[in-house]
Amino acid sequence: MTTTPARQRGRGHDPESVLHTAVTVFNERGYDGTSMEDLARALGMTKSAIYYHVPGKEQLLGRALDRALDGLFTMIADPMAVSGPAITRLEWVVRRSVSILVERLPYVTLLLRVRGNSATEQHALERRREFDRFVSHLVKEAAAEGHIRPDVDPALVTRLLFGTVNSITEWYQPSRGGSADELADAILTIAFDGLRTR
Amino acid sequence: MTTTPARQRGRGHDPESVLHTAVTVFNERGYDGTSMEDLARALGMTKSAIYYHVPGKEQLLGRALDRALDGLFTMIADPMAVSGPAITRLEWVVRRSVSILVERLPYVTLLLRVRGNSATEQHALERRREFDRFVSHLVKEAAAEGHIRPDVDPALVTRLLFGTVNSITEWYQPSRGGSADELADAILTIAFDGLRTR
DNA sequence: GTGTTTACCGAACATTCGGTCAGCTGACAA
DNA sequence: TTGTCAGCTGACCGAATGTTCGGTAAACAC
Repeated sequence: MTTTPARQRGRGHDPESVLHTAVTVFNERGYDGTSMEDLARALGMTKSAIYYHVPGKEQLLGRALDRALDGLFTMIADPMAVSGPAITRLEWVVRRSVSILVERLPYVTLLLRVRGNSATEQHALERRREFDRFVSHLVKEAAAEGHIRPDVDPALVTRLLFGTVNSITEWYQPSRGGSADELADAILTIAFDGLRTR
Repeated sequence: MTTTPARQRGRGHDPESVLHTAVTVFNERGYDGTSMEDLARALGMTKSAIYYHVPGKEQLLGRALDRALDGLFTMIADPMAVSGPAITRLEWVVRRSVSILVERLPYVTLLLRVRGNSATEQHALERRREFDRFVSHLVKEAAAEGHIRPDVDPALVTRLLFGTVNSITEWYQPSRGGSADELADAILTIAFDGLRTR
């Protein structure tokens, strides 16, 4: 019978592995700075072989961006994100965001660098803005409920808070550095309780 | 006599205005995503005319990156950055960094997106790492002097602190939003004293 | 007026780009 | 043994890339 291993034919390439390698190279050189030649070299195959597995460069980008965005939107649909005191929800969302960022690091990294150069990028940007609006609303609620200092504009707090979270993509390497939980602890400690000894 | 206005001949383009426009477009579309055609359109001249004013695309990038880096290195040579309690110097460096970031926004924005695709980019990356090392050292001193909470790794503090500062480039518009001083106040307040009401 | 310089244009350059396509190959089925 | 087909190759395409070059109109110097 020899049940087909379904993934072991040929040289072992499939749409998934092509996407994975592509995203890695996109993050190294930037999407626009990466040619299909570059991709082929990294994959150990020819340019044209790539087109057997995936429709083209831009779809590769689209799939990667969706993978990042789907994670974020699944998260903010969770009951933990929509009920309870705003400050609790906010802490939970920050913690989960760090997790998702670490779990899907290359995809989120790519997402954060998108500038809207194509329809694909613009669509991703629009979804990202929707996510930002959700978080921004959460911060405003936490401020209204008196759990966040009132002397800093909530919109600014949102930007700086998620600026901090997102900056993780600039340096984090899964091999070195702590776990996602340790990272989230550090960020929540600094952001909510401050750096200064008291 | 008609003393030459020295900058008003032709259509009024010079290396400086070309650089300024170029950096704006680079930030909109990304350096690799910007063609000389795009640049020419934004400048209201032809592609070839650009080469009368500047040697080429990569030198345009190099000059822009130097402008950002020179600002940062001039800053950390200041006496305020090299003597006194580390916590005071750190606060001063953060405040000045925000200023420089705002003053030279497009140049710093470009710098923060560089990935090392060419010798020009690699050189800029190396200078940036040198700046990071300076700040990192400052944070370690402040921790050793007991002015920063000891339960978070200083290297991590550095990254998150400057991740926050640098994230300003993602949204700041000089027209809207507060002044550099107000921004710096908000960042120092949040980072050192925390978001939470107490 | 004559000669020179400044600031530019249009066409062309070699190269690289993303993408296509006919055809080959080796594993497997019948 | 023949046929099928997934998985791939190499040659190639038109378009776009950064850059160069010959030419030129207007402003200036004398």
